[in-house]
Amino acid sequence: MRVLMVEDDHFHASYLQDALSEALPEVTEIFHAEDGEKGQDEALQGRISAVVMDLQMGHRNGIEAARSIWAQRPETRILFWSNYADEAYQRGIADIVPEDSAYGYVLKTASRENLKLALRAVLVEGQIMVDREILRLQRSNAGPRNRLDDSEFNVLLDLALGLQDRLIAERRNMSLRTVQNRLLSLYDKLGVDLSVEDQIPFNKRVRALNRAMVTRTINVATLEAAQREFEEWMRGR
Amino acid sequence: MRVLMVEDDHFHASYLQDALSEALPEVTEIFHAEDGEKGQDEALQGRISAVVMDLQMGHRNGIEAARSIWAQRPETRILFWSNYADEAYQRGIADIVPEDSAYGYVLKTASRENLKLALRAVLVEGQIMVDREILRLQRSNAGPRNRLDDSEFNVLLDLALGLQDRLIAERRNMSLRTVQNRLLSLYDKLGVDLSVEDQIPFNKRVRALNRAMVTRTINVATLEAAQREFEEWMRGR
DNA sequence: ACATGTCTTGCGGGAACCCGCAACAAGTCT
DNA sequence: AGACTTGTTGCGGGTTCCCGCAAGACATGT
Repeated sequence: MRVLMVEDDHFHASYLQDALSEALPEVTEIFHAEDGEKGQDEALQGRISAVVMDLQMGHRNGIEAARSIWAQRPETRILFWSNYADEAYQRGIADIVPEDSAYGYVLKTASRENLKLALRAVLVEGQIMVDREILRLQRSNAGPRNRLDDSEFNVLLDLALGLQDRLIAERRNMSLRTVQNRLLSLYDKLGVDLSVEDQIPFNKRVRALNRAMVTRTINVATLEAAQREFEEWMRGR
Repeated sequence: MRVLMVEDDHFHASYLQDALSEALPEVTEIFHAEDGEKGQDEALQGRISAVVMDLQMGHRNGIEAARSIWAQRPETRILFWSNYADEAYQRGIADIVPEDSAYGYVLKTASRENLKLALRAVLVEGQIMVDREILRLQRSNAGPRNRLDDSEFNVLLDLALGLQDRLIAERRNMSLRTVQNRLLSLYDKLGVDLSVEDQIPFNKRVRALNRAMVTRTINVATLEAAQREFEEWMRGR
């Protein structure tokens, strides 16, 4: 069994390597790439069936690399291994994981035992495994019914890029008024108004982006990805 | 000489400990705190004269901890040791470093030799030392004359919180029109307009926040800090 | 079939925003 | 001192945004 580690932090990489060889005796070779770009090349070139992938890396982040890998070899098993439990990452992963693919998501703060367990479950057994911490955090943000559905999330991305209502409507094939309705529910779910008890008049659009970032609903990587998608859409218009 | 490491990542901490004892034989004791809160307590309680401080930590980040430490003991020498070269951090540090204090800023990607050099220069010699990489990045963003002055930066923070022009004017003691002038130059310097060649109509406010985040002029920690300051200002109004 | 709930869409108006124009103050250069 | 740059402020108007209201579309339940 050939396993690829994609991890730009040197210390984490060597720790991971130790854990890998301890937990999975069936591993015959361990490869190491230090950014997303090299990682995806290596995974597609070499006959790699299992990958452990860091999420935040300089050149190309883990989600983008994973998408490319899965696009060509959806049977690849990928364990994401990350510092943070941002909803943005969890949502990004959910967007790209193919039907029936094995994957997992573990935090770097997890215990060694936990990591080894996840390595075995995902890379060897082909299970799906998401760290409890991540699910917990995800729910705590999503209090009563605060979870954004896909349609709202898309509008949030467009808003975050700075698009105007008119353009969002065109891009998402909605009427102007519908876009504004989505924005209203966004403002509601992100808690735009209920900040300070006094009724401070906020600029709702900016405040929405602020809240989305602070609650880790989206992050900078999300913004950059959304920008690229938007530019592509603009070309074919 | 008593040195305190404030670092929540276990691997980085042990690497740092090694580098410390290699580079500084005059160190008699090394303490270790794993978040900003504990770090600042320890620095103020124990007779600590030198600190190595991580920037992004869970409970209280490095800048806040450093501010508290310097507020009581400005002679403390602090070397910041961080993953990223965000302008937001560099600016945050510049805001809090007292007159004549020794400090430094090194990236975790720096070589071991470089780290040891910085440890010696800052903690022992009391020099000021900033990683070349950080200065380089700072300039590349600041192309022709893109650097924000303090006044513009403050308005950016208020904008980022979602405040309206009127409130910003009140808070910063400017007329409404002056605030709008600041915003104009902000839009200019952040490159709000020159995105895609076509003249896409953007919502400038949101776009400004987007650009500020993507260029690492501000980050989420900045937003959270600004929010706290704003709430405090609101109370005494 | 009828009621009820959710979603979409148009209309319209008040508020906020963007920004050109111009007057004025303060500091700089020659 | 006089010319010039830079920053502040008011005014006014065009645009965008926020959102209440109400009418229609569709689904679900009784």
